[in-house]
Amino acid sequence: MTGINGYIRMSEIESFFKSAFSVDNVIFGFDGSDLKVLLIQRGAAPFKGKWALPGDLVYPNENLDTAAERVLEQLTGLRDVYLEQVKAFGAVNRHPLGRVITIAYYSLIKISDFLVTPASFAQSASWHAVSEVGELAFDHNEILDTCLKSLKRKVRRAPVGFELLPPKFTLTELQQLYEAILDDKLDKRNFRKKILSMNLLLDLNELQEGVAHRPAKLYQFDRDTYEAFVAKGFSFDL
Amino acid sequence: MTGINGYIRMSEIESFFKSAFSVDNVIFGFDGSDLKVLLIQRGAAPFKGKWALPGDLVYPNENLDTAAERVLEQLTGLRDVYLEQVKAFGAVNRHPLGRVITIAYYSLIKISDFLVTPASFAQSASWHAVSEVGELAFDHNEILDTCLKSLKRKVRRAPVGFELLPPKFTLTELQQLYEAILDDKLDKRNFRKKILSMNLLLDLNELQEGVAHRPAKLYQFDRDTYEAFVAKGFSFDL
DNA sequence: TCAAAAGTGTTCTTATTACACCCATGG
DNA sequence: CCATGGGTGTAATAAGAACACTTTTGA
Repeated sequence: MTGINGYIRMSEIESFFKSAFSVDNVIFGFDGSDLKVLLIQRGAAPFKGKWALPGDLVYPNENLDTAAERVLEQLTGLRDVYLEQVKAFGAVNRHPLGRVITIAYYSLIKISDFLVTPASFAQSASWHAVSEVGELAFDHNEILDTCLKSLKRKVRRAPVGFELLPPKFTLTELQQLYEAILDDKLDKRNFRKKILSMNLLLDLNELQEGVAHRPAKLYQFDRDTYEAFVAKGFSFDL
Repeated sequence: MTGINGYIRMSEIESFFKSAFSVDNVIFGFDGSDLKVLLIQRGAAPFKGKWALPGDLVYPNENLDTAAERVLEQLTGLRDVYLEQVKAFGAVNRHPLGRVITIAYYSLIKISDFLVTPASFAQSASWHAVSEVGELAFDHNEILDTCLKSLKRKVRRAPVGFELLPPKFTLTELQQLYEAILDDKLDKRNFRKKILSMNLLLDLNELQEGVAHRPAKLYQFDRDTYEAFVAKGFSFDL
């Protein structure tokens, strides 16, 4: 066996290094009823004019996670956001200009925090309901599908849904979020019983304002308590 | 934003392409009592003499999965083996000779199928209990840990454990396999009740031979039935 | 006849499901 | 006073956990 883990013939080196790697970031948001994904409209070939996932080549001295964070920040202005690596996509012909493997990530952001930035404006970034995404550039439909499946698994086993909600939310909003992600209806009483029984929600003793019906109580995710529970062996399961 | 997804300045191209990617394969086996991993002793710098995960650079016209299969086959002679991509590792300085990101896989093989091949002999390949692996080359300890965690999750939610057992096995062997992977004791009666209630095991009406005690019944995993159940919405859970 | 592992059921506790009505508010 | 969504409990069922003795075989 040859390889950089062992040693390679000089003639092989050139072709081994004619390759590059990128990150692509599936940025999820929730608008109160639909799970959305932030797409950009490509301004250059290949796939000019097509919708695509935001992504970029990884700089030579840049870690993969850092590259994914950079893509996100350039597009949205946001930092310190929930980010999860999902999978490497490396089919030989996935990129028309050369051998480029891409590391797929997803991010969860509070959609209200997103304001159109110069970078995103220039790229016509916009939110699309995940159920209504059409044909994307490259293998980005496959990447989106994989990330969505990964999110569906994750959201039931870790309290990551809260990353998509404002700091203060109602139980109905939380339920609608789960219904949008899991693409399934949940029973209101059972959902509330279960989520409240975990003792991870702080009752803020505040009410919704400006709604034309009985206002709902506002809650906050109690991360400190969650971490204390985890340290004692608790594992989130919904 | 620049990048191959958009366009890049010529001066950037060279440095972007001074990079390579590899696959590393955590090959798991089960010897009846311990979960084992197949390691090679490095014959060349860097880390000469150290134990490492088998891996290699990905060829320019080779898919990632294909590269992982190739590494496995060169070492063990085995094909059509259970293989799962886990994560990309890409810390800037993870490889002393340049920027190399690696895509980590794990494979599950029947340890009895493994015979020392010329390639594995030349590399001093050998099995190590996962609980007794020392310091490995590169970031391979981190990769091994991540793959082991991934396997622990997977083995409870999909019938992949059978990949590590011979075609005919006893319930005690199956239980010992789960105990080795999960690093936990399981209740014999509850384990049997649960696994048999799934109706995925075919009772072969054969008994163990050559044991100095009451011989156990032999079972076989019934993949066809499993796939039929999955098509009807069943999901394995142990 | 002994050693060693195989095989087998019941009870208790906990989690999950299904389900329908009254309440508080703004317009 | 009406429309809208908020909020609440119980009973039935299913799943999980704890637990100990008898059986079969080879040596």
